[in-house]
Amino acid sequence: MPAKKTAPKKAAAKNAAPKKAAAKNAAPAKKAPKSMPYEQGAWAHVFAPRAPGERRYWLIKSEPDVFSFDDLQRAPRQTTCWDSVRNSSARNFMRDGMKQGDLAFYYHSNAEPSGIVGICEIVREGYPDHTAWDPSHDYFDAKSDPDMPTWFMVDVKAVQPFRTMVTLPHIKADPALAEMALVKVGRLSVVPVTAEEWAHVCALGGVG
DNA sequence: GCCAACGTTGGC
DNA sequence: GCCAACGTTGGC
Repeated sequence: MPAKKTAPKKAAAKNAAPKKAAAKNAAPAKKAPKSMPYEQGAWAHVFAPRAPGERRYWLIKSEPDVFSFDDLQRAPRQTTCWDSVRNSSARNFMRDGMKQGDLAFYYHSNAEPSGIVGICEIVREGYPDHTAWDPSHDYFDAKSDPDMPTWFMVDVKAVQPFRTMVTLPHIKADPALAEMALVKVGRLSVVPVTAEEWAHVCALGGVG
């Protein structure tokens, strides 16, 4: 993570843009498995067509010192745009995977302890992240073309806090959660969650 | 197109 | 502060 004082609101990778694979709302490109492993591999299903009314689940990370779940709850309409994500896999999950009405765990990273602290809802589907075009922004990306945006964000709204935080040590120790993408691919700031994992973690958190 | 160097996340 | 994991860059 970036230094706390200078970081943008949300967890993000600051690395440069991927090539120009990104037609808006397009399905992931057929080739380039190396640069898009998650779409092609184990998590291809999170991009697959949905049954009517199907809801999917996600996890988004933020450093609490930068933008905590409390901050989200205090935001106007308890909503914020999830800007500044600069990692192509995380971007693809937001741009191509998340749909309005999906739910996401809110995870505090670089915290003591780190863990899941609440639930939020995707209230606006992927749209261009304007901070990439703002030269004064920490995460400005000179290569992002407004006519073919490289970076996308969604809007998330706080739904409810956990009664009990579900910590990373607990998640790692719980056999039912051993396959969570959070654990398997630690550094991604946006990852999918299965329906089974969702229900299990909610029960641990004392909600739903 | 290979691959070494480099940068970043984020746990520990 | 260290470092594992892994994406990106750029030389060739």
